[in-house]
Amino acid sequence: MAKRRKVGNLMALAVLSALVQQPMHPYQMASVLREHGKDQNMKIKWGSLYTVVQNLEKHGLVEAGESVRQGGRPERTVYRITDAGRAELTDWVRELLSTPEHEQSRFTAALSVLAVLSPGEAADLLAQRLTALEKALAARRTALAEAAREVPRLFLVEEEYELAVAEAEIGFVRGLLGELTSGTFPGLADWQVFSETGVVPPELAELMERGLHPQ
Amino acid sequence: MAKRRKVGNLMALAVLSALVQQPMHPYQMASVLREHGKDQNMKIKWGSLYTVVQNLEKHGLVEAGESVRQGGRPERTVYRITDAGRAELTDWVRELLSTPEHEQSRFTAALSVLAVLSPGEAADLLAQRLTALEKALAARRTALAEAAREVPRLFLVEEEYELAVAEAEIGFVRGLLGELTSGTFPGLADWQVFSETGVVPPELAELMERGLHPQ
DNA sequence: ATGCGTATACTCGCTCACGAGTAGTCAAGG
DNA sequence: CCTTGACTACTCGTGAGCGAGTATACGCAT
Repeated sequence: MAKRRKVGNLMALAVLSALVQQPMHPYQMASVLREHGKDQNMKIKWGSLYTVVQNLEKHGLVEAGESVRQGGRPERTVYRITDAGRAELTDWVRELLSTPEHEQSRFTAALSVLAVLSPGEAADLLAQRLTALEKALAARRTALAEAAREVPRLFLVEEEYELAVAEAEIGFVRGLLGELTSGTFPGLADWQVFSETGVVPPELAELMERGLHPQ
Repeated sequence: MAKRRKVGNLMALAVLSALVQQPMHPYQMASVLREHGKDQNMKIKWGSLYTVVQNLEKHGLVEAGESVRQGGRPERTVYRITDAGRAELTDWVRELLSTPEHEQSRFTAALSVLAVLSPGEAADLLAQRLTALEKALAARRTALAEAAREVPRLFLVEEEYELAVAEAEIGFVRGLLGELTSGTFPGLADWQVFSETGVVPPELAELMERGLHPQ
């Protein structure tokens, strides 16, 4: 049911999880998250960080402790998590973990308008993607193996998950690309004709009239 | 390098691709998209739709034609795509297709704070997710098979992709769940102790001091 | 005729995310 | 001892995104 969270931004989750370990000021949260490699997946957005912390405070999920001034630096407010914050954190994780939700990826969007390109060009671009994906996967795999020598698995599962998904994407792209280059993709000829001449094959034209209606 | 698009919202891509077929007014775009099953993946947000169309117009990617009034209904402005719009569409698809980009999923976020739960509870929740995922996958598979009897593959690749990714997620969750329930997950005992008593095992405590720093 | 539900076709105003800017501090180099 | 560049620590304005509301029209039953 995905109940509306008081603070919906996923960065709030990261902030809460950082504050569970120890009280901190916002800038330190950023460093801690960065050290955990969270910035790999989720670029740290400064604007959001401070807004999120404020919102968390407004809803009583964190509270400001003493504000320390060290050196001539601007005063830093140290925040700590409240009981309500801890409750929100666990409840939120429970929800995120148990109930899958539909997320729209940019690649999905691209595939859904694939027909605007010619099959040849589509194949070229997919080939580019494939090599990029493979390179990235290899790099992340070695980085993970590296990290695994120090850090327990528990803190690396999210990366394992992402790698699993990345592998699936590679498999899909490779498959599709194979069909395109070998010519076994069904309807490839029609697609080719359409992209060259703009002529829609008759059985398709009929479909478009009444709207192609999956499901 | 993922150049900034004039109109960055992915809904703009859908709008452009709809207008390539024929000129329409915004509400009709929504119906067309819905008929294409685009709303399955991407809920139609009314607020965005009209803003996006306006922005597209502002940047010369679409242009308003005559505004038709039929019956006593509010006047509908019919938009058509411009040459610049067509160029933007293909260029955008090219980019989306060729260059993978890191997207942060909610499940990844959840996994990255998995440690706040006890292993037992994590296993329960993952089991819930697993059944939900399997049910959804089965439904989507039959829906796809159904659609495939009418609609050419070309217009279903995005759904195939999503199913492939969904399968990978299921595989991952099943694997992780298996390790948790069978007790073969490395460090499970430490995790259990920590979740019950809050005591961090010594070799881990040391890590947290200097920051666990993957890569 | 009249009421009611549903489809059409938007509009408005709030919230939230974020990038780019700012301003002080420190360390090192010339 | 002065400059330069990197780091610390935030602030603020902009603008995108969206949900909820609105208003009219049509069809169908009563």
